[in-house]
Amino acid sequence: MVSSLPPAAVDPASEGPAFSPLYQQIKTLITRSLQAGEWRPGEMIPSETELAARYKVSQGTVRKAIDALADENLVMRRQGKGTFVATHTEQKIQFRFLRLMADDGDTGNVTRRVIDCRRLRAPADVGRALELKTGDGVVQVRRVMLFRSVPVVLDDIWLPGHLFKGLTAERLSEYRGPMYGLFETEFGVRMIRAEEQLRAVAADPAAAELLNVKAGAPLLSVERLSRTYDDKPVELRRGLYNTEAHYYRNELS
Amino acid sequence: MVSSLPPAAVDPASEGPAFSPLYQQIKTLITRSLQAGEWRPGEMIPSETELAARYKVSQGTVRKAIDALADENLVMRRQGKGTFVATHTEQKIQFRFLRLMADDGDTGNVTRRVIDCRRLRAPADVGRALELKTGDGVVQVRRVMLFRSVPVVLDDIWLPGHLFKGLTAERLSEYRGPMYGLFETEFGVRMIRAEEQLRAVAADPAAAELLNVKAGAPLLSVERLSRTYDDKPVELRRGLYNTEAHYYRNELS
DNA sequence: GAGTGGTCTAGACCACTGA
DNA sequence: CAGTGGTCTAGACCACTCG
Repeated sequence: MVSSLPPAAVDPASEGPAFSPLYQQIKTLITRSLQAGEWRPGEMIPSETELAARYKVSQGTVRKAIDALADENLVMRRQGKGTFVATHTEQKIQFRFLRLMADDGDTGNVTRRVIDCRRLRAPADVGRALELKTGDGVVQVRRVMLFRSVPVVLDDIWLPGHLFKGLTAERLSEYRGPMYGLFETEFGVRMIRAEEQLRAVAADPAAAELLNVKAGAPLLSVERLSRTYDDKPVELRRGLYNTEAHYYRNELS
Repeated sequence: MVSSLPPAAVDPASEGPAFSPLYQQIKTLITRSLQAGEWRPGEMIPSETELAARYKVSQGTVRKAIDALADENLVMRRQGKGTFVATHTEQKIQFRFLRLMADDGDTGNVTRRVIDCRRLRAPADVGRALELKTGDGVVQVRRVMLFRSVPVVLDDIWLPGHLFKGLTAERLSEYRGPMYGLFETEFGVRMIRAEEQLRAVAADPAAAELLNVKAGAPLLSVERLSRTYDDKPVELRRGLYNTEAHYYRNELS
């Protein structure tokens, strides 16, 4: 009756994975290389056969690992060409993080205007969200996004100071394109995923003036916490969206 | 120089798939069976080996088809048990369509109160969204959702009349659990995916009274168009969310 | 122990890209 | 044309569930 049970030496009721498939381990290794910058954003990573040889596994196992990375938008596959490190400087990746659409469907020119950029000690709630130690410095940016020259979004952004040493209002203003592109190329910080909390709020006087609405007008508040590869938070953002002629689009499936 | 080109008999510059992998075709066949009700929600579908035999393909090809269906939440895989048709009557599937969270994380009791349920000709905008012919009938439902007995969501719902013949306020009130569960078990209509448009709006007097807020208070407006298997729209819903103590949660990746 | 989904392999071939 | 990712197969074995 009593059979030998060598693999179950630990408490079987305890939590824990106790088994990690090979392709998961390969995925972790590739993610580490991405994080370490072995391949830069936009660059091609080694072919599946190369990686299979490097890790001493079959091509199919590497394939499954890369499939998972592609699902998470860490890399992009292009048949016939190769697999490429995802980059925020690509046009087609824009609406992954900015879900605002114009009522008429027009995706006309987007411009950004920096209102303020300063360094300060992290306020308590910001420090908590960014998992900083009390007293750590942050960079605070306030900026407006304009669609066809009309202000629609007012963003307050907090960034860990130690990751964004040379960031100034000038650097931000000079840069054309999405802010995450600047973060990626200039500071090596890549936003991978984020959680957003949406609410309807009344415009305070300052926001009302910047967005050209009446004080008390309803605005969509979007609080976003962005994370990088290892799930460490690297940005807290509070946006106020004027949704009179735009809407936040979401797909449920 | 001139080689034979039998497979490219059509204009090569024209759009079109011109190639559909086997697993895609299998996926389509399985989806048809789901739509036809060959397996009911919650039931187990045939095993991978059975389906492979039925369709005369390898088990790996069936596997890839089912993987895609699982990604789209049409079926749920459970190792050691089988693959099951997704159902809205499961507790863990709730927050896929209701993204509202309480600030304190409490997911306490949710109750629903039907305010009104009537049949009428589809208003122009509703008919257009639901892709109905002018003059077609719709069922309109107005209801409130309460979290811990506090009204938080006011929903106006429009449904194609011909799909919901016996639907009355009584049927709605009697049913415990999410409305989509009732639609699925009583009317055979299954919501598969949806698009939502979010805005901040000011509460009108009627909504303000039902949600127990002041007129003009900011509310989150959520307009949802739900679709079934063949992407045909089957529900239009306009929700007003009081986000004073709740927020709409979204994940970006 | 039988049945299910999950992993891993090795190999063949197809579709796409670009030189 | 060579090189890439994409598909398909067949078979072996593993992990999980349940009677």
